[in-house]
Amino acid sequence: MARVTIEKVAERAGVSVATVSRALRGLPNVSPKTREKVQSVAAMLNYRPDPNASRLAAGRTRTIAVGVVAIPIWYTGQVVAGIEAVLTSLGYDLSLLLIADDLVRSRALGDVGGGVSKRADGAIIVDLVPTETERDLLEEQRVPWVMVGADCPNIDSVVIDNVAAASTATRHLLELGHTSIGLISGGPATFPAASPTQRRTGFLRTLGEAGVRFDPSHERVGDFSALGGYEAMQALLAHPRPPSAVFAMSDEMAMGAMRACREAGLAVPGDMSVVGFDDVDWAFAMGLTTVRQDATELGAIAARLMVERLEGDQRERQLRTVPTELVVRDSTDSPGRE
Amino acid sequence: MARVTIEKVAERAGVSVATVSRALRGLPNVSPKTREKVQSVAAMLNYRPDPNASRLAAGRTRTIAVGVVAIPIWYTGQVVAGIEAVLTSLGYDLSLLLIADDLVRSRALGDVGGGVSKRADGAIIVDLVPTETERDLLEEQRVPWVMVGADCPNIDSVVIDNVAAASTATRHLLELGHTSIGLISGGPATFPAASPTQRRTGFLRTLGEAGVRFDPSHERVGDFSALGGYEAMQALLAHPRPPSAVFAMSDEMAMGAMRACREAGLAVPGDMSVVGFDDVDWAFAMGLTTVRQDATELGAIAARLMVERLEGDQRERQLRTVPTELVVRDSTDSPGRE
DNA sequence: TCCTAGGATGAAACCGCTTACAGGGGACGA
DNA sequence: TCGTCCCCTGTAAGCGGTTTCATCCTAGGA
Repeated sequence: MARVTIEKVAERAGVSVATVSRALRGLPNVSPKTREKVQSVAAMLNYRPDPNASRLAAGRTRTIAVGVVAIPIWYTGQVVAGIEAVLTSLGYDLSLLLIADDLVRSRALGDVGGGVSKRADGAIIVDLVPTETERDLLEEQRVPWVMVGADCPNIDSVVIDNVAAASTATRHLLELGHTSIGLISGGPATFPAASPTQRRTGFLRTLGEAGVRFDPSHERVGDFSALGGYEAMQALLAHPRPPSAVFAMSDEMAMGAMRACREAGLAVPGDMSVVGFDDVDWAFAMGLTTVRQDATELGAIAARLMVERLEGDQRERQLRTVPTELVVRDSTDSPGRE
Repeated sequence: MARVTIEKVAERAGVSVATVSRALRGLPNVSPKTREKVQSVAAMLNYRPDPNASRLAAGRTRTIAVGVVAIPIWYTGQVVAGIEAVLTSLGYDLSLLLIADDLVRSRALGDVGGGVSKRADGAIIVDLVPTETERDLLEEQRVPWVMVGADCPNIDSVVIDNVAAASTATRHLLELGHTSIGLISGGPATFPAASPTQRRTGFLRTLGEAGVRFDPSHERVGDFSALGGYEAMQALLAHPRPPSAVFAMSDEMAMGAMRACREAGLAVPGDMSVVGFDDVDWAFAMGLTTVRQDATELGAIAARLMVERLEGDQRERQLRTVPTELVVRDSTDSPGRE
């Protein structure tokens, strides 16, 4: 089946290509009768404008680039799903870019935008904090950027209040009576994200406010994976005076941590309380106490923000905060209670 | 910074645009000296060809559409990651499409291909079995299609041997001495995927071969989520004569199932053995016995296959099978052994 | 009845690159 | 030294839309 071009439609409708273009895109200065005629002919011929041609001519791609650090993480998948749903419903395409190394990183931040290479009208970056240099690069390109999961100066950002969320989790442990609390953190990630730092801040600050001293050797990094959390907890258990509770910065790490406890013969929450972060789909199945964040919503908001910008929104830079919520299940209890 | 076009490069290099185009794309019939000159000028000017212009002119997009049923599932994320890695390294873009409903489905199968709307040079479909009609639609469009996770007649497919894999898992339970084995299956998914059916076949066949009778009321569907598995197991436990082991078609479901057991006061594997499927990142942390499949590899192979097709591979339709492996941990044991 | 303003339409330039096709020049054989 | 062939290069015609600008037509005002 040969391709249907705008010319064929024009011919069949008895008008010029310019009119077809206008009629089909809902532009003004087309008589209702003509528009209707054109539309019906286009429908009959099953005409679909060639996106490349319109992109070239109009200079717009109707594509949003989405850069993520790693898809297989539950949180990231949720964010992308949220973005995709909104974008698709609004007629935009989504171009996915996994940022796996510095090369890709610079490509993502430097190239993908419409300014340098016209692949996309804008870019949504998930959980990546651009360096100073990179930020300049972003500004230089004349396309909108939206950050998810990191509050980036001068750039639209949609985040959760990580400090407050971590604080809530920590307070929960304090209220249960824990005074020796470990931290399974997320760094040093290859790409410094803001959230681990902030969660750490919230954690430490809350301990400080409660007058509880934090032993720095009670912190271990776990790279956000189950295995990382597992090893981190093993290290904590090998500590001469292990904590009675831990705050893990992700549910995956919390899960690994719980495993390590079980292997060491410790009961959760009897001998060790564990709090996670995210509330992944299957957190309930572990009975994990955690901080819930609506990752899908984060993505959806980012996508909407992006489209608003593309359609001319000139407001000052936006910062949207999505609420979080402590979900208490049965991985936490008072210390020493068997 | 004004956009650098091929014309500017040509001018600066003192050659024609045609020569620039040829030189930069590594085409023959360009003298080494000229090529070098052009390349250095292009680099100096930081020239990046406008993808839309080349797409329009060349009729190729260097973009692959990827249609997935749901990203947040671990397996899907892995597959996409595998695809992305290969595509990016080969200079292709990846356009992501979540197939959430029938509307999107028809759009994905009908529109995305280059034939009807030139968005992509080809499409990789993950875990979706096209209907007869849809298959015709695919053939009609003159672009390559690759299916992942479903062996689709006449279309390149990359799969695992689900029958054999399920059979292995089942045999494992049989060898432990179980004679009453439940099944937590994955249907009726909104979109019938091949794998649940095949896993079911492998399961039933193996029981049959061992002369073990399967009680149909020992099968429950769990929609591939932890919650689904949880509820399915609850139903099984409410059975007048519950099985002593279950085979769950995904680790997420297995996890939910284990939770249900624990809540019912049953020990795993003491009172109930559980086998999962996938070997997700965190399966080890549950001590879950499961069937490992390399989802990333599935995606990578599919991407390579796609690129080969795009670059002229004319072989008959390809079917690639990725091996699976039973991973025995501690969620399975002989029945009745406390 | 004549003039004018403004909406509807068409012609054509253009977006930036690819690619036939034609031409030009140097190397090599005679 | 001349002719031939081949390699290299340039010219120009698209690719399929968008958009500017000129033109046409018609309704409303004088």
